[in-house]
Amino acid sequence: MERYNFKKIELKWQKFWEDNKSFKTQIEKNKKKFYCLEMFPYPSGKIHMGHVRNYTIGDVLSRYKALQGFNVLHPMGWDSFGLPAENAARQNNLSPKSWTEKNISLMKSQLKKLGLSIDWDREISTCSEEYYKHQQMFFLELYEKGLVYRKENFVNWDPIDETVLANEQVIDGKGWRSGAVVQRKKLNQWFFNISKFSDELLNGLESLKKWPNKVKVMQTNWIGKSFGSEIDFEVEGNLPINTIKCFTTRPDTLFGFSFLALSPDHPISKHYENDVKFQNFKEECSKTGTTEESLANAEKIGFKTNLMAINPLNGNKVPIFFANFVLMDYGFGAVFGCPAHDQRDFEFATKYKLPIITVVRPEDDKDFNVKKEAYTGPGIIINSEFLNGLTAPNKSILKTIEILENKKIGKKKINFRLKDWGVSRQRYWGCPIPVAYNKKGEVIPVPKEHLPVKLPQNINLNVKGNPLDSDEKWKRININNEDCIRETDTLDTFVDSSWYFLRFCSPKNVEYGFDLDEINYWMPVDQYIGGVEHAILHLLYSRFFMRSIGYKNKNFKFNEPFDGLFTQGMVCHETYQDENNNWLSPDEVELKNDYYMLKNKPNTKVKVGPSESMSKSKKNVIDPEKIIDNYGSDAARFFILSDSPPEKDVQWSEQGMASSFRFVQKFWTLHQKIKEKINQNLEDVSEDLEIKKFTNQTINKITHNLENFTYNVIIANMHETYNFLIKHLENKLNSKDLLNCYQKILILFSPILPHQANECLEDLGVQKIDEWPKPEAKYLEVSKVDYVVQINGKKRTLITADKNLKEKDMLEYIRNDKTIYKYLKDKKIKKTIFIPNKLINILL
RNA sequence: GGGCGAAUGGCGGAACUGGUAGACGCGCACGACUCAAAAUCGUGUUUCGCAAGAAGUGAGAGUUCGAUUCUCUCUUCGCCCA
Repeated sequence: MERYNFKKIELKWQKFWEDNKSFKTQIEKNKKKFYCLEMFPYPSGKIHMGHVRNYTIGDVLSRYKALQGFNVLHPMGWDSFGLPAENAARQNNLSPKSWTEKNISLMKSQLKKLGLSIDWDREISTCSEEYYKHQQMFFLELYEKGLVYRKENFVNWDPIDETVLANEQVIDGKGWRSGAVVQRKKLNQWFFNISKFSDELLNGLESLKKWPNKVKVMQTNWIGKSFGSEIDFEVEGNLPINTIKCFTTRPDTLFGFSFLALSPDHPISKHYENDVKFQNFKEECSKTGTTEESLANAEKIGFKTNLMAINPLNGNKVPIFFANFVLMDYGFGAVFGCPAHDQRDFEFATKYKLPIITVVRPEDDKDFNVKKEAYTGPGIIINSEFLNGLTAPNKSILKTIEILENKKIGKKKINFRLKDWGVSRQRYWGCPIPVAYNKKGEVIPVPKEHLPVKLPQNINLNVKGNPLDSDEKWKRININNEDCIRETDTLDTFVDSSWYFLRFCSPKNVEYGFDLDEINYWMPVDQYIGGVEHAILHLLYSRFFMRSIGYKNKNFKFNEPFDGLFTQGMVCHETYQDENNNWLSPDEVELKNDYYMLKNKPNTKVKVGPSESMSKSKKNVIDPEKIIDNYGSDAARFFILSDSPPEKDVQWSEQGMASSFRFVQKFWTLHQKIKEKINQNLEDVSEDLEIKKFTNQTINKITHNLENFTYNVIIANMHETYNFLIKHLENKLNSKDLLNCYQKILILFSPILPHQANECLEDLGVQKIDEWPKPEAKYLEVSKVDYVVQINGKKRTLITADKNLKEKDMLEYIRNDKTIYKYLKDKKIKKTIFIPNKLINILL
């Protein structure tokens, strides 16, 4: 018998799908649609195992939905702007464009080898002029609607990459890519007014029933809605300042007020511009970075002013400081310090020897006094005159706000952590921002008919900072007979991915980014699949972008882009190091007598580290292309789904891969045997109830597991099916029943093993798979049931008996059972618990 | 420090609304084929015990006739936020 030639057969089907445009989709109004989208890849060079997992999961779902009769949109594109292209181009003396295009063509061929059911006619690439032209149009529309603005702002500045970093690109106070200590720098930046939608973005989460809860929790925290009060503090001192405005979530601790802390960038700081000591202090602060995390971890330092703030409730005067832990863009850049009940304030007060007044005590501790750390728990208000005795925090906060409002020195206030989205990037390889500035420095939008603002092609990348800024020729532009200078910043690449799912609905539309009829049919995305690392930003930005397009636009009715979300886990592999702690790739080591050894130095042991997410830096990567070449894409798909539930991390294992390959091989052998049986044409044999029951149960199981994303269990179901069939073939079989059931089984297998299932079906004379099998109720019924028999709650035996047996008959049955008899003799039955068709528990 | 989640054989993991714990796979052991090996196929495999049987889902309690599943406390790990 010939072995399964996966190379030939997989190529054959891939060619068939391509030639026949099997996955080309268009609007069919009489059919229910299903939009299945996986997060599109960055074209970094070649695909990695994470892509294989992501796209296999999506492909299984797409193929299943298509067989269920849905009109499936399953597109693919490229998130192709971004810094790596610029860096690679610099290193290899290429243009970012040609580097990117080369990568795309390689990765596309690799994805095709996976046998994905993608409509490649809809392929898009964000770095193409046809794509970013529309993005520039959106930018101008948002500008007209007042959702885009320009302001000078402090940014996280990466001194090595010479670029601005988003907060999330700063890790431990360092640039995520360069590792340089991040600085604070003031720059003119473009902002999207995402905070305008804070409440909507928060409330919208409730409607997302098919999103993982943890992602919704993360977004909720990120938006960070907090309730509190703003307070105007009167100021005494030698400066012309009357009041300072603060936001606090704990106005009820006002009697614990012992200092007021201002951001070093607070407007008041301008009075200290000539103070050398203050300037030194500010310099020191700028080293801290701007993330909340770095601020929290940094040592608290302050600069004491000679101003005093007056506590509006008791008239006490407290010193005013500038402090490094106060951010200008949260609240009003001013914090009222209550050291007894805020750990940060506590640290600050301890350092500068400020009073620590306890104003909340735990309910059960009457003599409570804050000593070593701040108390932030609930309790009773003390030492606070007219607030004493109130329950903190809920009642006391409301009461305090009421008092402040009556005195007109403060009011109720909702505050959000979510800040506006800074989209300016000082880079070449991104979408140009379509504006310019005239000689007066005014913003002049590029007229829409001049779009796209194209990136210049031959550009010198070997300059510090943004290459566009050095291109004097490109920068100059004349708009309405006025000489202008172009904006040289480009857009954050998160903008590119904030609307690409709309573009897939109308990838070729030249007039506009999408066509309304088409998005009305396809949107929202029914199932979005990708890594959890995008749980906050990409998803939040996309949700914002939908709202901003729909803002003041009655024709656009979508708020939420993604109806269902699935976040898959990572692909992991053991890590290896040699004696000098150099990382080794799995190719360089081999297993010998339970030890990993170096391949080229056979007697050198290798240090085996924990399994971690595959990464180039630790060299623990497996190249998907090699796997596909060695085992075929069906086997690769089978394995990547087999070992763990898709939402959890999966361990790559060579043995597991080999086992999946074996499955494909032995299934082919099984297929030959089945075909032989079918060709025997035994129809006079009685009806094969056993295979019909098994097949129908399997239809139920696999369908259920597809719906629940428990794809690893489907792999187990497929093994079970194989095990059943190989045993069952030993019987004399009814050919008709066998053929019928086996065809259904092949369809069940086809989302996971598309090449092999199609090949086997074709071999049986089936031209086209048309429909997902439905279980027939009559074959799911059983006449006999296994009953569990328990004595005092302990399982003692199993009894196979008629279905729907009555308790009385069951007891009769049991008394005659050998195993149970010895427990029952001489004993009196106190009570029995009988669960029909399941179990009987006898209490003695 | 806060939030969310997880913990099941040597390993990855199954177990629908509380009702047979360990499906399926890996590994391992034994056997068949072979001069031999690889490949392939078969049998077995939670632990202890020759067996009958007993114990057993991170630890401890609770609810229940019955808990991997529900409640509480704790431990460890992961992720997110700080």
